[in-house]
Amino acid sequence: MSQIDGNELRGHLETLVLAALSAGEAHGYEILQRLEARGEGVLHLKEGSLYPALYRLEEAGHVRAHWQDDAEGRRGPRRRIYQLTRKGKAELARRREHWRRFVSVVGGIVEASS
Amino acid sequence: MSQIDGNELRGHLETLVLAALSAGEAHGYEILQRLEARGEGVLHLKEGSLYPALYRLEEAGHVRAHWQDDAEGRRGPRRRIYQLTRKGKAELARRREHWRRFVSVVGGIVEASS
DNA sequence: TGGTTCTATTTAGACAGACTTGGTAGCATT
DNA sequence: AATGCTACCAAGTCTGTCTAAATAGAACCA
Repeated sequence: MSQIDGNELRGHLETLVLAALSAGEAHGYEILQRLEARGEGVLHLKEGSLYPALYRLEEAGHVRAHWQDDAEGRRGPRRRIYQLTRKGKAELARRREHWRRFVSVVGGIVEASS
Repeated sequence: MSQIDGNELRGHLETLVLAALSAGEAHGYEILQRLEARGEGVLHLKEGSLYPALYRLEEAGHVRAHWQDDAEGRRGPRRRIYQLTRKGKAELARRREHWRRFVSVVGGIVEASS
């Protein structure tokens, strides 16, 4: 089954990350797993793409991050927990609209009289 | 109205070009116009993107090109006419399938419980 | 005659963003 | 002690779309 190539994700990856976070806060690795789980076996993001995307989203004020307080509970690598800000939720709504237009326009051409 | 950015087109532009040519042979500029016409005002390809894409498609054997025979008819800049090869038609079919999967997977995540 | 606009192709270089690679580090399993 | 899984990060590569400019014929206007 043909995989979804990184090029095709360009300009959509941040939208995917925002959508993943709309299900609730998560740390980076968990976002990766959420997307992988919903990726129907053809979507495989890499850390090298995700973390820069998270930094961009954080800088833009769309997500907020904090180090997990591991006073009690798990022992393991430290985690940074990301969550949508109000601004990020609005951004996700805009991006959903934009996604629909993208699909409508490109899809309209690709599927024309096929 | 928000435009479709070049980044989002990455990995899809060649598919658009193949789809445009499935309506019949055309020269570069005409492909641009076809896509512009179907772009609902938000899709604007540039020559600097189209011609390299055409060269890639030609090299891959998906399109065939020839200089227009202007023995009679129009006088103006010379044109290169592009048409789908049999291989290109098969490629378009594959890419349509791939497009549907892409929309299904990414759309499924983006639209999840929205 | 020159100026502008539209058609049409070509190429050089800039750029953004997803990628690969490799590193750190803790814990669990073998 | 070695491997594998979790978890994060940095540096550099790649690629394809973009900007921008050059070239050039034809049509139109003044």
